[in-house]
Amino acid sequence: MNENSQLRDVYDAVADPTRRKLLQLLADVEELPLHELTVHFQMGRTAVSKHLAILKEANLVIARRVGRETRYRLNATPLKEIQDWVSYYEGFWKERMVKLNLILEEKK
Amino acid sequence: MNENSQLRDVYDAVADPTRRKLLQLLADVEELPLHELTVHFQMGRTAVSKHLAILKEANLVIARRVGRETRYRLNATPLKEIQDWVSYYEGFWKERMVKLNLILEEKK
DNA sequence: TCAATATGACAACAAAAGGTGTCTTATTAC
DNA sequence: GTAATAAGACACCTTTTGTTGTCATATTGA
Repeated sequence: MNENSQLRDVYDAVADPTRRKLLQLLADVEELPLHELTVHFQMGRTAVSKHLAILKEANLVIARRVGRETRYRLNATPLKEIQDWVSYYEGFWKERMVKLNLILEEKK
Repeated sequence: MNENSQLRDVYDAVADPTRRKLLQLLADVEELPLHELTVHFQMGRTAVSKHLAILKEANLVIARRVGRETRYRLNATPLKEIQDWVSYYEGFWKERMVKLNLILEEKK
């Protein structure tokens, strides 16, 4: 299994607010062990660990064992897929705003 | 309830491949009734209808009753939230590619 | 060596998601 | 008016999620 293979859909991994918060925390601090990440949530360690496992399956985090702790770091690369996908729809909402502006112009 | 209120998280609505395909179909054709959308899937009408209900809760589609059919159209606007979110991480994967290129350069 | 710490591996469970099928109602075509 | 069509409303079922709790294991500090 190479680095690019994803066991889990990126969209799915990112759908949960807890997991998005985890990515945010790792974006801020570069590398953090499980117990330090857990502090930022109300849920227990096991739950956070499972969320991290899902992020790992989607290749969004990289886990590295250091002594008795497992340190997690962000790997943002798979998010590019989401950006590419959402960019396709960019035209649609911009088009909508243009139409809205035209209506507002006519009201004057 | 105004147009901007979302009963459902956009990330969640978009996590399912069936729902992403629905958005794609509606991007192509502007307006489609349930039974025509159903044709493109293996699952039954009820299942597709449920997915559309979820998209509606996230404000990603607008439903409009015309005679005996309900026509759905795309509303891409809520996707902007995802684009804003993912753009924050753009720097991270680009940075990663720069590092990778440096390593490849050194190998020469 | 021994206690404290960090985590993995499970088992268990409630709630939500994804799907099916059936029945009913509204609309249209003939 | 009657048959066919489109869809909503439910009931029901299976699988996946999200969470907790417990037990076992590896690592570290004193």
